[in-house]
Amino acid sequence: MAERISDAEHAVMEVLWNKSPLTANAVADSLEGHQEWTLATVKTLLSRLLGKGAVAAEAEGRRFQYRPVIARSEYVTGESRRMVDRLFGGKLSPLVASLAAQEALTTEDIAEIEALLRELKK
Amino acid sequence: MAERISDAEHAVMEVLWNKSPLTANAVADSLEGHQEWTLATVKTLLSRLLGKGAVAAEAEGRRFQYRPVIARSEYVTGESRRMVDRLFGGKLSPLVASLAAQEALTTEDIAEIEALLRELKK
DNA sequence: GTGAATCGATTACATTTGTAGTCGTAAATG
DNA sequence: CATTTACGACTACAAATGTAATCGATTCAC
Repeated sequence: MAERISDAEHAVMEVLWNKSPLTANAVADSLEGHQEWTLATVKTLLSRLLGKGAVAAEAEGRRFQYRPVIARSEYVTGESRRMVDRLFGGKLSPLVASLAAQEALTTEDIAEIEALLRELKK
Repeated sequence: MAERISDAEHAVMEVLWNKSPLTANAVADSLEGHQEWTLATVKTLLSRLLGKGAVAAEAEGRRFQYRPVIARSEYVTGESRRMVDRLFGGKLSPLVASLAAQEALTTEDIAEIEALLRELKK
């Protein structure tokens, strides 16, 4: 289980997380502007996601309505865990430090995170 | 440039970031216990990293001494940036929230991050 | 109802990745 | 010096990935 979702597949998942169920066509349409893929490509990606058990399809007449099986939060959690483990030995503070070093943190970000942490301490 | 470094290649980079320059053999030895790769595999990975410009090799007699060209901080920055962009729309606070939700944050982590943020505000 | 449009399924194919074996040569060893 | 050994270079090959075309069946529009 938990087959890895590739980058291209992930883009499709984002569409379905945003709104579902959708037909292959609707998915392709929703991708317009972000990814320039032909309908054929989108269909391939949906098939692969089906094979990986990341989406499910229910027949509606002759076509399918696709919906995500795994939750976005689940995916995101797994991926971020993986990355933090790989790059920062599982510790979050070096990540924060790294992003801070590249000035990726606005004053607002800092405030938000502080608020979050205050909540956590309760 | 900035060719993507694969997972397996990354493991080799970690060795070189830890200590360099090293011969292919020394790299393979350093991997013992973490990754069970044959020497041949390590050599392949080093070649690919050479091709990608991620490491450089200087001949020492008939063999090579490999050293990283890109800094670990640079790599880590790029990767974390990529991930935060992809998964959290570039914002760090949702990442913190996500990790917090899976209880990946110890009290100590929280304290460390708070200290970091205090520093940043100055 | 017959041709056109539309589906999912199947097939295609280059590139990247994981994992390694082989080969020609140079160096070390006896 | 002859032989074993140790290198890097080249080759191998399956799986995953990115990107798509084609095909057989069905349904929709005339």
